[in-house]
Amino acid sequence: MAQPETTTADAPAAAPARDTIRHPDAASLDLALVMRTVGDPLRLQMVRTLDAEGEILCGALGDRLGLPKSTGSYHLRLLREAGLTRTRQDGTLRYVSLRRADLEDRFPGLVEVLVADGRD
Amino acid sequence: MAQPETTTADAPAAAPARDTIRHPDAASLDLALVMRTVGDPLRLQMVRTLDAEGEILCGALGDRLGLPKSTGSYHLRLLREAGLTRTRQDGTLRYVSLRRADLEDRFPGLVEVLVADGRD
DNA sequence: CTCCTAGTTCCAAAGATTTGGAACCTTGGA
DNA sequence: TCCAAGGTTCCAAATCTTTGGAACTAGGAG
Repeated sequence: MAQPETTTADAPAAAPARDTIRHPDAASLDLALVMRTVGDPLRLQMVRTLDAEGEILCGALGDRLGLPKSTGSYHLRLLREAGLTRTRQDGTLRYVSLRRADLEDRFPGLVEVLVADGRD
Repeated sequence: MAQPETTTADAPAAAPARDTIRHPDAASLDLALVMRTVGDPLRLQMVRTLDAEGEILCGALGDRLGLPKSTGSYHLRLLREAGLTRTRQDGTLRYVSLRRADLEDRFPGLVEVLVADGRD
């Protein structure tokens, strides 16, 4: 009963990918988890900012909400682990963006619901 | 700037409505709260059952999921308070149903998202 | 090599949710 | 009147989440 060696969503088989940022793949996204994750006003705001601005520097998102670094990093991790965002590393920087296409594919209409409200 | 005397969601002005079941009105529904509320697998399942079956006896919903009475009642209360369901009293019985029209009005597309997944 | 910056992880305290038994309330019948 | 059924509320234990300071890591510049 050790680690399985499937490529389910975790644990790549051959190439352990040293310090690659982990993202669940689109097919394995869980609706309840996604809902729970955006069901926090802070994170919902993050999603909306990402929708409005596109890819943005990780730190900028936390700064804009006045969060300490570690708190921003924590929420961004939850968003990433739920599959809502993608984080890309570029040198010493990290950029986040909404996984719009994957979300649309898996839960059609969801992003529009998240982002439409408040646009009145 | 006190409470306006509209039917905001709480504290009716004149008639305190003795033991009426309280429901937030459609306009005051909060997306983050709605999301947080359905972001629990049990409650998501309840919403889906309500979608599929229409109005149903409160107890039946909990029974079907094997929950003790108090636990079922608790989750049903959260769903009601978030504005997802309506509870109607009929004699000694209570029936729950999805607030489909209100939800569609306030968050168009949301119910479809909740209910579509799993239908594959 | 060393420093700076952007970010993460660690950790413990604080807070919020969830669970289920027990007591309680209400209505409709017998 | 008294009882049973359907539900709610109370409450405390268990669990999960959130917060933020501090320590740490990796790259790039000088």
